[in-house]
Amino acid sequence: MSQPSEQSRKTRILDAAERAFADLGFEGASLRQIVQAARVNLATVYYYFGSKEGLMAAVFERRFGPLRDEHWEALQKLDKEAQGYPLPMEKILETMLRPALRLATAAAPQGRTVMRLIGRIASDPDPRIQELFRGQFREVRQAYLERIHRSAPELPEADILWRFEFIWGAFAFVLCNPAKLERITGGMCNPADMNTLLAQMVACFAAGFRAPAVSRTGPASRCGKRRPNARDRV
Amino acid sequence: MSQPSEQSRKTRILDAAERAFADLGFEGASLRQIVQAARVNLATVYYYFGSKEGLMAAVFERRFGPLRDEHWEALQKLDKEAQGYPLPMEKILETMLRPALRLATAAAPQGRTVMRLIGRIASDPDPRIQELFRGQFREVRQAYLERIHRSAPELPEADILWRFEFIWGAFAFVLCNPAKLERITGGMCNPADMNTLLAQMVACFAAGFRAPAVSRTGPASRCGKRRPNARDRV
DNA sequence: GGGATTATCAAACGTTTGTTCAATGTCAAA
DNA sequence: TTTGACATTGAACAAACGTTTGATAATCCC
Repeated sequence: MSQPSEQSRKTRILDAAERAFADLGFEGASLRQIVQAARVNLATVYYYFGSKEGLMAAVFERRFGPLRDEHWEALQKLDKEAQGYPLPMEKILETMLRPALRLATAAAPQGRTVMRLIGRIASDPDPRIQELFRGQFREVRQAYLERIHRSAPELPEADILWRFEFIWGAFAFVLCNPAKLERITGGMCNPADMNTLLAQMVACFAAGFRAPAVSRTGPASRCGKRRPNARDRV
Repeated sequence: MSQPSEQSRKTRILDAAERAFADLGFEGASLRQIVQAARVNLATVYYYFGSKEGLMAAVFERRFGPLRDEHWEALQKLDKEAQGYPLPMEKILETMLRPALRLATAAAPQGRTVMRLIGRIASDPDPRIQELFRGQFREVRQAYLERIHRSAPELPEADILWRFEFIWGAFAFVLCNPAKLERITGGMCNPADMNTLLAQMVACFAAGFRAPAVSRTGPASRCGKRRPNARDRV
Protein backbone atom coordinates (compact mmCIF):
# COMPACT_ATOMS: atom_id res chain seq x y z
CA MET A 1 0.00 0.00 0.00
CA SER A 2 1.96 3.02 1.13
CA GLN A 3 4.99 3.61 3.23
CA PRO A 4 4.37 6.45 5.56
CA SER A 5 3.03 5.10 8.77
CA GLU A 6 2.23 2.61 11.41
CA GLN A 7 -1.53 2.20 11.10
CA SER A 8 -4.05 2.13 8.32
CA ARG A 9 -5.32 5.45 7.08
CA LYS A 10 -8.77 4.59 8.28
CA THR A 11 -7.54 4.10 11.80
CA ARG A 12 -5.48 7.25 11.70
CA ILE A 13 -8.52 9.22 10.66
CA LEU A 14 -10.60 7.71 13.43
CA ASP A 15 -7.93 8.52 16.00
CA ALA A 16 -7.57 12.09 14.85
CA ALA A 17 -11.32 12.58 14.64
CA GLU A 18 -11.82 11.17 18.10
CA ARG A 19 -9.38 13.64 19.52
CA ALA A 20 -10.78 16.55 17.55
CA PHE A 21 -14.36 15.80 18.52
CA ALA A 22 -13.34 15.43 22.15
CA ASP A 23 -11.46 18.71 22.14
CA LEU A 24 -13.76 20.88 20.09
CA GLY A 25 -17.10 19.14 19.77
CA PHE A 26 -18.65 17.96 16.55
CA GLU A 27 -19.31 21.36 15.06
CA GLY A 28 -16.09 22.85 16.26
CA ALA A 29 -13.83 20.19 14.79
CA SER A 30 -13.00 20.68 11.13
CA LEU A 31 -12.26 17.96 8.65
CA ARG A 32 -9.20 19.75 7.35
CA GLN A 33 -7.70 19.84 10.78
CA ILE A 34 -8.50 16.17 11.26
CA VAL A 35 -6.96 15.03 7.99
CA GLN A 36 -3.88 17.10 8.68
CA ALA A 37 -3.40 15.40 12.01
CA ALA A 38 -4.00 12.03 10.35
CA ARG A 39 -1.59 12.89 7.49
CA VAL A 40 -4.23 11.98 4.96
CA ASN A 41 -5.91 13.66 2.04
CA LEU A 42 -9.19 15.41 2.66
CA ALA A 43 -11.12 13.29 0.20
CA THR A 44 -10.09 10.13 2.01
CA VAL A 45 -12.60 10.91 4.71
CA TYR A 46 -15.38 10.84 2.14
CA TYR A 47 -14.07 7.68 0.57
CA TYR A 48 -14.23 5.80 3.85
CA PHE A 49 -16.97 7.49 5.80
CA GLY A 50 -19.16 9.33 3.31
CA SER A 51 -19.53 12.50 5.31
CA LYS A 52 -18.55 14.25 8.49
CA GLU A 53 -21.56 12.78 10.21
CA GLY A 54 -20.61 9.32 8.97
CA LEU A 55 -17.16 9.82 10.41
CA MET A 56 -18.64 10.70 13.75
CA ALA A 57 -20.89 7.67 13.67
CA ALA A 58 -17.85 5.51 13.02
CA VAL A 59 -15.98 7.12 15.89
CA PHE A 60 -18.95 6.32 18.10
CA GLU A 61 -19.30 2.77 16.96
CA ARG A 62 -15.66 1.94 17.45
CA ARG A 63 -15.73 2.88 21.11
CA PHE A 64 -19.33 2.48 22.12
CA GLY A 65 -19.97 -0.89 20.57
CA PRO A 66 -17.51 -2.62 22.90
CA LEU A 67 -18.62 -0.37 25.72
CA ARG A 68 -22.19 -1.52 25.30
CA ASP A 69 -21.12 -5.15 25.29
CA GLU A 70 -19.20 -4.60 28.48
CA HIS A 71 -22.30 -3.14 30.09
CA TRP A 72 -24.33 -6.20 29.23
CA GLU A 73 -21.71 -8.53 30.60
CA ALA A 74 -21.43 -6.56 33.80
CA LEU A 75 -25.19 -6.51 34.18
CA GLN A 76 -25.41 -10.22 33.64
CA LYS A 77 -22.77 -10.91 36.25
CA LEU A 78 -24.49 -8.52 38.60
CA ASP A 79 -27.81 -10.27 38.26
CA LYS A 80 -26.22 -13.63 38.78
CA GLU A 81 -24.67 -12.46 42.02
CA ALA A 82 -27.94 -11.00 43.19
CA GLN A 83 -29.91 -14.20 42.67
CA GLY A 84 -33.15 -12.34 42.40
CA TYR A 85 -32.66 -10.12 45.41
CA PRO A 86 -32.46 -6.35 45.16
CA LEU A 87 -28.89 -5.18 44.71
CA PRO A 88 -27.07 -2.76 46.96
CA MET A 89 -27.31 0.65 45.38
CA GLU A 90 -23.56 1.08 45.51
CA LYS A 91 -23.10 -2.05 43.47
CA ILE A 92 -25.47 -0.88 40.78
CA LEU A 93 -23.87 2.51 40.46
CA GLU A 94 -20.39 1.14 40.42
CA THR A 95 -21.35 -1.32 37.71
CA MET A 96 -22.97 1.43 35.73
CA LEU A 97 -20.09 3.87 35.86
CA ARG A 98 -17.10 1.60 35.71
CA PRO A 99 -17.18 0.52 32.04
CA ALA A 100 -16.79 4.06 30.77
CA LEU A 101 -13.92 4.69 33.13
CA ARG A 102 -12.29 1.40 32.29
CA LEU A 103 -12.52 2.22 28.61
CA ALA A 104 -10.84 5.49 29.30
CA THR A 105 -7.87 3.75 30.83
CA ALA A 106 -7.83 0.79 28.47
CA ALA A 107 -7.81 2.56 25.13
CA ALA A 108 -4.23 3.68 25.51
CA PRO A 109 -2.70 5.95 24.63
CA GLN A 110 -5.95 7.74 23.96
CA GLY A 111 -7.47 7.21 27.35
CA ARG A 112 -8.10 10.77 28.33
CA THR A 113 -9.30 11.55 24.85
CA VAL A 114 -11.96 8.88 25.03
CA MET A 115 -12.90 10.18 28.43
CA ARG A 116 -13.41 13.71 27.15
CA LEU A 117 -15.26 12.38 24.15
CA ILE A 118 -17.80 10.65 26.31
CA GLY A 119 -18.35 13.74 28.38
CA ARG A 120 -18.59 15.97 25.38
CA ILE A 121 -21.07 13.79 23.57
CA ALA A 122 -23.35 13.33 26.54
CA SER A 123 -23.79 17.08 26.78
CA ASP A 124 -23.62 18.05 23.12
CA PRO A 125 -26.54 20.22 22.07
CA ASP A 126 -26.75 18.86 18.54
CA PRO A 127 -29.88 16.69 18.25
CA ARG A 128 -28.20 14.41 15.72
CA ILE A 129 -25.47 13.61 18.20
CA GLN A 130 -27.89 13.18 21.04
CA GLU A 131 -29.89 10.72 19.02
CA LEU A 132 -26.83 8.82 17.89
CA PHE A 133 -25.56 8.59 21.44
CA ARG A 134 -28.86 7.77 22.98
CA GLY A 135 -29.54 5.12 20.38
CA GLN A 136 -26.39 3.31 21.45
CA PHE A 137 -27.38 3.06 25.08
CA ARG A 138 -31.15 3.13 25.25
CA GLU A 139 -31.55 -0.45 26.40
CA VAL A 140 -28.58 -0.33 28.72
CA ARG A 141 -30.01 2.75 30.35
CA GLN A 142 -33.31 1.03 30.80
CA ALA A 143 -31.66 -1.98 32.37
CA TYR A 144 -29.93 0.11 35.01
CA LEU A 145 -33.09 2.04 35.71
CA GLU A 146 -34.91 -1.19 36.42
CA ARG A 147 -32.23 -2.41 38.80
CA ILE A 148 -32.31 0.87 40.66
CA HIS A 149 -36.04 0.80 40.89
CA ARG A 150 -35.96 -2.67 42.31
CA SER A 151 -33.45 -1.62 44.93
CA ALA A 152 -35.32 1.53 45.91
CA PRO A 153 -38.92 0.39 45.67
CA GLU A 154 -40.17 3.08 47.96
CA LEU A 155 -38.93 5.84 45.69
CA PRO A 156 -41.41 7.16 43.10
CA GLU A 157 -40.41 6.65 39.52
CA ALA A 158 -40.14 10.37 38.90
CA ASP A 159 -37.63 10.73 41.72
CA ILE A 160 -35.56 7.91 40.33
CA LEU A 161 -35.54 9.47 36.90
CA TRP A 162 -34.54 12.86 38.19
CA ARG A 163 -31.65 11.56 40.18
CA PHE A 164 -30.64 9.25 37.39
CA GLU A 165 -30.30 12.24 35.11
CA PHE A 166 -28.32 14.05 37.77
CA ILE A 167 -25.81 11.25 37.69
CA TRP A 168 -25.22 11.50 33.98
CA GLY A 169 -25.06 15.25 34.12
CA ALA A 170 -22.42 15.10 36.80
CA PHE A 171 -20.55 12.38 34.98
CA ALA A 172 -20.51 14.21 31.69
CA PHE A 173 -19.53 17.45 33.36
CA VAL A 174 -16.58 15.93 35.12
CA LEU A 175 -15.36 13.89 32.19
CA CYS A 176 -15.85 16.68 29.73
CA ASN A 177 -13.01 18.89 30.82
CA PRO A 178 -10.80 17.18 33.35
CA ALA A 179 -8.09 19.80 33.04
CA LYS A 180 -10.48 22.56 33.95
CA LEU A 181 -11.79 20.66 36.93
CA GLU A 182 -8.31 20.03 38.19
CA ARG A 183 -7.49 23.69 37.81
CA ILE A 184 -10.47 25.17 39.57
CA THR A 185 -10.20 22.79 42.48
CA GLY A 186 -6.56 23.62 42.93
CA GLY A 187 -5.56 20.10 42.01
CA MET A 188 -7.74 18.45 44.62
CA CYS A 189 -10.01 16.80 42.08
CA ASN A 190 -8.28 14.91 39.31
CA PRO A 191 -10.73 13.07 37.03
CA ALA A 192 -7.85 11.04 35.68
CA ASP A 193 -7.81 9.33 39.05
CA MET A 194 -10.62 7.07 38.03
CA ASN A 195 -10.91 5.15 41.25
CA THR A 196 -11.45 8.28 43.28
CA LEU A 197 -13.92 9.67 40.81
CA LEU A 198 -15.83 6.42 40.85
CA ALA A 199 -15.85 6.21 44.62
CA GLN A 200 -17.00 9.80 44.98
CA MET A 201 -19.82 9.38 42.54
CA VAL A 202 -20.97 6.10 44.03
CA ALA A 203 -20.94 7.52 47.54
CA CYS A 204 -22.72 10.71 46.60
CA PHE A 205 -25.46 9.26 44.45
CA ALA A 206 -26.13 6.11 46.41
CA ALA A 207 -26.90 8.44 49.27
CA GLY A 208 -28.91 10.54 46.87
CA PHE A 209 -31.12 7.60 45.99
CA ARG A 210 -31.65 6.90 49.66
CA ALA A 211 -32.82 10.44 50.30
CA PRO A 212 -36.53 10.76 51.05
CA ALA A 213 -38.99 10.99 48.20
CA VAL A 214 -39.99 14.35 46.84
CA SER A 215 -42.76 13.59 44.38
CA ARG A 216 -46.22 13.49 45.83
CA THR A 217 -47.40 11.41 42.89
CA GLY A 218 -47.88 8.04 44.50
CA PRO A 219 -44.79 5.86 44.81
CA ALA A 220 -44.82 2.10 44.60
CA SER A 221 -47.11 2.22 47.58
CA ARG A 222 -49.94 2.80 45.16
CA CYS A 223 -49.84 -0.51 43.47
CA GLY A 224 -47.84 -3.33 44.86
CA LYS A 225 -45.85 -3.87 41.71
CA ARG A 226 -45.22 -1.01 39.44
CA ARG A 227 -44.69 -1.53 35.77
CA PRO A 228 -40.97 -1.44 35.17
CA ASN A 229 -41.27 1.57 32.96
CA ALA A 230 -44.18 2.66 30.91
CA ARG A 231 -43.14 5.05 28.23
CA ASP A 232 -39.77 5.62 26.82
CA ARG A 233 -40.33 7.42 23.63
CA VAL A 234 -38.07 7.97 20.70
CA MET B 1 -35.48 57.21 15.73
CA SER B 2 -37.19 54.61 13.65
CA GLN B 3 -40.64 53.16 13.42
CA PRO B 4 -40.47 49.44 13.24
CA SER B 5 -40.63 48.05 16.69
CA GLU B 6 -41.30 47.92 20.35
CA GLN B 7 -37.81 47.85 21.83
CA SER B 8 -34.47 49.40 21.08
CA ARG B 9 -32.32 47.67 18.54
CA LYS B 10 -29.74 46.96 21.17
CA THR B 11 -32.26 45.08 23.27
CA ARG B 12 -33.60 43.20 20.29
CA ILE B 13 -30.10 42.04 19.43
CA LEU B 14 -29.47 40.93 22.99
CA ASP B 15 -32.74 39.00 23.07
CA ALA B 16 -32.08 37.29 19.78
CA ALA B 17 -28.48 36.51 20.71
CA GLU B 18 -29.53 35.09 24.03
CA ARG B 19 -31.88 32.72 22.35
CA ALA B 20 -29.42 31.76 19.65
CA PHE B 21 -26.62 31.11 22.11
CA ALA B 22 -28.95 29.06 24.28
CA ASP B 23 -30.14 27.00 21.33
CA LEU B 24 -26.92 26.50 19.42
CA GLY B 25 -24.02 27.46 21.65
CA PHE B 26 -21.60 30.27 20.99
CA GLU B 27 -19.92 28.75 17.98
CA GLY B 28 -23.09 27.35 16.53
CA ALA B 29 -25.03 30.58 16.61
CA SER B 30 -24.35 32.85 13.65
CA LEU B 31 -24.54 36.62 13.65
CA ARG B 32 -26.53 36.66 10.46
CA GLN B 33 -29.18 34.50 12.00
CA ILE B 34 -29.22 36.68 15.10
CA VAL B 35 -29.61 39.95 13.22
CA GLN B 36 -32.33 38.46 11.10
CA ALA B 37 -34.29 37.47 14.17
CA ALA B 38 -33.68 40.91 15.64
CA ARG B 39 -34.67 42.61 12.34
CA VAL B 40 -31.48 44.59 12.37
CA ASN B 41 -28.59 45.14 10.01
CA LEU B 42 -25.53 42.97 10.44
CA ALA B 43 -23.20 45.91 11.07
CA THR B 44 -25.34 47.07 13.97
CA VAL B 45 -23.90 44.28 16.08
CA TYR B 46 -20.44 45.67 15.54
CA TYR B 47 -21.58 49.19 16.20
CA TYR B 48 -22.93 48.29 19.63
CA PHE B 49 -20.86 45.33 20.74
CA GLY B 50 -17.65 45.41 18.71
CA SER B 51 -17.53 41.71 17.97
CA LYS B 52 -19.33 38.43 18.42
CA GLU B 53 -17.44 37.85 21.62
CA GLY B 54 -18.39 41.31 22.85
CA LEU B 55 -22.01 40.48 22.14
CA MET B 56 -21.76 37.36 24.18
CA ALA B 57 -20.15 39.24 27.05
CA ALA B 58 -23.05 41.68 26.96
CA VAL B 59 -25.57 38.85 26.98
CA PHE B 60 -23.80 37.46 30.03
CA GLU B 61 -23.62 40.73 31.85
CA ARG B 62 -27.29 41.53 31.36
CA ARG B 63 -28.42 38.36 33.06
CA PHE B 64 -25.57 37.38 35.30
CA GLY B 65 -24.95 40.76 36.87
CA PRO B 66 -28.35 40.78 38.59
CA LEU B 67 -28.01 37.07 39.25
CA ARG B 68 -24.78 37.64 41.12
CA ASP B 69 -26.33 40.41 43.18
CA GLU B 70 -29.19 38.13 44.07
CA HIS B 71 -26.75 35.51 45.27
CA TRP B 72 -25.04 37.98 47.58
CA GLU B 73 -28.33 39.12 49.05
CA ALA B 74 -29.45 35.56 49.59
CA LEU B 75 -26.16 34.66 51.21
CA GLN B 76 -26.36 37.66 53.49
CA LYS B 77 -29.85 36.78 54.59
CA LEU B 78 -28.80 33.21 55.11
CA ASP B 79 -25.91 34.16 57.34
CA LYS B 80 -28.11 36.46 59.35
CA GLU B 81 -30.56 33.67 60.00
CA ALA B 82 -27.77 31.32 60.98
CA GLN B 83 -26.29 33.65 63.56
CA GLY B 84 -22.91 32.00 63.36
CA TYR B 85 -24.15 28.44 63.54
CA PRO B 86 -23.65 25.96 60.73
CA LEU B 87 -26.52 25.98 58.32
CA PRO B 88 -28.64 22.99 57.40
CA MET B 89 -27.28 21.59 54.18
CA GLU B 90 -30.69 21.76 52.55
CA LYS B 91 -30.85 25.47 53.22
CA ILE B 92 -27.49 26.12 51.63
CA LEU B 93 -28.29 24.16 48.52
CA GLU B 94 -31.67 25.72 48.11
CA THR B 95 -30.18 29.17 48.45
CA MET B 96 -27.52 28.30 45.94
CA LEU B 97 -29.81 26.92 43.29
CA ARG B 98 -32.85 29.12 43.61
CA PRO B 99 -31.55 32.36 42.07
CA ALA B 100 -30.88 30.75 38.71
CA LEU B 101 -34.29 29.13 38.70
CA ARG B 102 -35.98 32.31 39.80
CA LEU B 103 -34.27 34.20 37.02
CA ALA B 104 -35.54 31.64 34.59
CA THR B 105 -39.11 32.29 35.62
CA ALA B 106 -38.74 36.01 36.14
CA ALA B 107 -37.24 37.04 32.83
CA ALA B 108 -40.50 36.57 30.98
CA PRO B 109 -41.16 35.75 28.26
CA GLN B 110 -37.66 34.44 27.87
CA GLY B 111 -37.59 32.30 30.94
CA ARG B 112 -36.82 28.99 29.38
CA THR B 113 -34.31 30.60 27.09
CA VAL B 114 -32.35 31.98 30.01
CA MET B 115 -32.55 28.58 31.62
CA ARG B 116 -31.07 26.87 28.61
CA LEU B 117 -28.47 29.57 28.31
CA ILE B 118 -27.21 28.92 31.81
CA GLY B 119 -27.02 25.22 31.18
CA ARG B 120 -25.31 25.65 27.87
CA ILE B 121 -22.72 28.04 29.14
CA ALA B 122 -21.81 25.96 32.15
CA SER B 123 -20.90 23.08 29.88
CA ASP B 124 -19.53 24.93 26.87
CA PRO B 125 -16.14 23.65 25.80
CA ASP B 126 -14.85 27.03 24.63
CA PRO B 127 -12.24 28.27 27.13
CA ARG B 128 -13.17 31.90 26.49
CA ILE B 129 -16.72 31.18 27.55
CA GLN B 130 -15.64 29.16 30.53
CA GLU B 131 -13.44 31.96 31.73
CA LEU B 132 -16.11 34.59 31.14
CA PHE B 133 -18.64 32.53 33.03
CA ARG B 134 -16.35 31.54 35.81
CA GLY B 135 -15.17 35.09 36.27
CA GLN B 136 -18.72 36.15 36.98
CA PHE B 137 -19.22 33.70 39.81
CA ARG B 138 -15.83 32.92 41.27
CA GLU B 139 -16.46 34.66 44.58
CA VAL B 140 -20.03 33.44 44.83
CA ARG B 141 -18.86 29.91 44.31
CA GLN B 142 -16.27 30.30 47.02
CA ALA B 143 -18.86 31.65 49.42
CA TYR B 144 -21.10 28.64 49.02
CA LEU B 145 -18.18 26.28 49.32
CA GLU B 146 -17.29 27.82 52.66
CA ARG B 147 -20.82 27.50 53.98
CA ILE B 148 -20.93 23.88 52.93
CA HIS B 149 -17.61 23.18 54.51
CA ARG B 150 -18.78 24.70 57.75
CA SER B 151 -21.89 22.55 57.73
CA ALA B 152 -20.04 19.35 56.89
CA PRO B 153 -16.84 19.74 58.89
CA GLU B 154 -16.13 16.05 58.97
CA LEU B 155 -15.98 15.85 55.17
CA PRO B 156 -12.54 16.28 53.56
CA GLU B 157 -12.21 19.24 51.30
CA ALA B 158 -11.62 17.04 48.28
CA ASP B 159 -14.91 15.26 48.87
CA ILE B 160 -16.71 18.56 49.14
CA LEU B 161 -15.20 19.79 45.90
CA TRP B 162 -16.07 16.63 44.03
CA ARG B 163 -19.66 16.67 45.09
CA PHE B 164 -19.90 20.38 44.52
CA GLU B 165 -18.88 19.85 40.92
CA PHE B 166 -21.39 17.05 40.62
CA ILE B 167 -24.09 19.51 41.54
CA TRP B 168 -23.21 21.95 38.82
CA GLY B 169 -22.82 19.19 36.30
CA ALA B 170 -26.26 17.89 37.09
CA PHE B 171 -27.72 21.37 37.10
CA ALA B 172 -26.22 22.31 33.75
CA PHE B 173 -27.24 19.01 32.24
CA VAL B 174 -30.83 19.35 33.27
CA LEU B 175 -31.16 23.01 32.36
CA CYS B 176 -29.36 22.60 29.08
CA ASN B 177 -32.01 20.74 27.21
CA PRO B 178 -35.25 20.58 29.13
CA ALA B 179 -37.20 19.36 26.15
CA LYS B 180 -34.93 16.38 25.72
CA LEU B 181 -35.16 15.50 29.38
CA GLU B 182 -38.91 15.64 29.31
CA ARG B 183 -38.95 13.42 26.26
CA ILE B 184 -36.64 10.69 27.46
CA THR B 185 -38.36 10.44 30.81
CA GLY B 186 -41.73 10.11 29.16
CA GLY B 187 -42.84 13.41 30.62
CA MET B 188 -42.08 12.46 34.20
CA CYS B 189 -39.31 15.04 34.56
CA ASN B 190 -40.14 18.52 33.46
CA PRO B 191 -37.36 21.00 34.22
CA ALA B 192 -39.79 23.84 33.67
CA ASP B 193 -41.37 22.76 36.93
CA MET B 194 -38.77 24.63 38.90
CA ASN B 195 -40.03 23.75 42.33
CA THR B 196 -39.80 20.07 41.68
CA LEU B 197 -36.41 20.38 40.10
CA LEU B 198 -35.18 22.37 43.06
CA ALA B 199 -36.61 19.95 45.58
CA GLN B 200 -35.12 16.97 43.80
CA MET B 201 -31.69 18.49 43.61
CA VAL B 202 -31.73 19.62 47.22
CA ALA B 203 -32.84 16.22 48.45
CA CYS B 204 -30.37 14.30 46.34
CA PHE B 205 -27.28 16.38 47.01
CA ALA B 206 -27.90 17.18 50.64
CA ALA B 207 -27.91 13.44 51.14
CA GLY B 208 -24.84 13.28 48.95
CA PHE B 209 -22.94 15.62 51.24
CA ARG B 210 -23.95 13.55 54.22
CA ALA B 211 -22.58 10.40 52.64
CA PRO B 212 -19.42 9.04 54.25
CA ALA B 213 -16.08 10.42 53.24
CA VAL B 214 -14.12 8.80 50.48
CA SER B 215 -10.79 10.57 50.53
CA ARG B 216 -8.29 9.11 52.90
CA THR B 217 -6.58 12.48 53.14
CA GLY B 218 -9.44 13.49 55.36
CA PRO B 219 -8.85 16.26 57.88
CA ALA B 220 -11.56 15.36 60.35
CA SER B 221 -11.76 11.72 59.40
CA ARG B 222 -10.08 10.71 62.66
CA CYS B 223 -12.33 12.75 64.83
CA GLY B 224 -14.34 9.89 66.21
CA LYS B 225 -17.15 10.37 63.81
CA ARG B 226 -18.32 7.38 61.86
CA ARG B 227 -16.12 5.68 59.37
CA PRO B 228 -17.63 4.65 56.07
CA ASN B 229 -20.00 1.83 56.59
CA ALA B 230 -21.00 1.35 53.03
CA ARG B 231 -22.79 -1.87 53.64
CA ASP B 232 -26.11 -0.25 54.40
CA ARG B 233 -28.72 -2.18 52.55
CA VAL B 234 -31.32 -0.19 50.81
C1' DG C 1 -30.10 76.64 10.79
C1' DG C 2 -25.56 74.23 10.70
C1' DG C 3 -21.98 71.35 12.23
C1' DA C 4 -20.89 67.48 14.94
C1' DT C 5 -22.21 63.29 16.83
C1' DT C 6 -24.76 59.12 16.73
C1' DA C 7 -27.28 55.27 14.10
C1' DT C 8 -28.17 52.63 10.31
C1' DC C 9 -27.43 50.55 5.98
C1' DA C 10 -25.88 47.79 1.67
C1' DA C 11 -22.03 45.81 -0.13
C1' DA C 12 -18.01 43.67 -0.06
C1' DC C 13 -13.80 41.60 2.21
C1' DG C 14 -10.96 37.37 3.00
C1' DT C 15 -11.42 32.80 5.36
C1' DT C 16 -13.07 28.64 6.33
C1' DT C 17 -16.40 25.24 6.00
C1' DG C 18 -18.32 20.45 4.07
C1' DT C 19 -18.49 18.33 -0.17
C1' DT C 20 -17.68 16.66 -5.02
C1' DC C 21 -15.14 15.07 -9.06
C1' DA C 22 -12.10 13.60 -12.34
C1' DA C 23 -7.66 11.87 -12.59
C1' DT C 24 -4.04 9.05 -10.95
C1' DG C 25 -1.68 5.39 -8.41
C1' DT C 26 -1.50 0.55 -6.49
C1' DC C 27 -1.64 -4.26 -6.84
C1' DA C 28 -3.28 -8.90 -7.33
C1' DA C 29 -5.74 -11.99 -10.57
C1' DA C 30 -6.41 -13.36 -15.42
C1' DT D 1 0.55 -7.59 -19.93
C1' DT D 2 -3.87 -6.37 -19.59
C1' DT D 3 -7.82 -5.92 -16.70
C1' DG D 4 -10.41 -4.17 -12.97
C1' DA D 5 -11.31 -3.16 -8.36
C1' DC D 6 -9.65 -0.60 -4.71
C1' DA D 7 -7.19 3.45 -2.79
C1' DT D 8 -5.42 8.13 -2.97
C1' DT D 9 -4.83 12.62 -4.72
C1' DG D 10 -5.13 17.86 -5.97
C1' DA D 11 -8.28 21.11 -7.35
C1' DA D 12 -12.35 23.14 -7.30
C1' DC D 13 -17.24 24.13 -5.67
C1' DA D 14 -20.88 26.84 -3.35
C1' DA D 15 -22.19 28.35 0.94
C1' DA D 16 -21.55 30.37 5.35
C1' DC D 17 -18.80 32.61 8.48
C1' DG D 18 -16.97 37.09 11.25
C1' DT D 19 -15.53 41.44 10.09
C1' DT D 20 -14.70 46.03 7.73
C1' DT D 21 -15.73 49.95 5.03
C1' DG D 22 -17.83 54.11 3.24
C1' DA D 23 -21.87 56.36 2.58
C1' DT D 24 -26.22 57.88 4.24
C1' DA D 25 -29.82 59.04 7.38
C1' DA D 26 -31.31 60.68 12.10
C1' DT D 27 -30.56 63.31 16.15
C1' DC D 28 -28.69 66.65 19.24
C1' DC D 29 -26.21 70.83 20.76
C1' DC D 30 -24.89 75.60 20.14
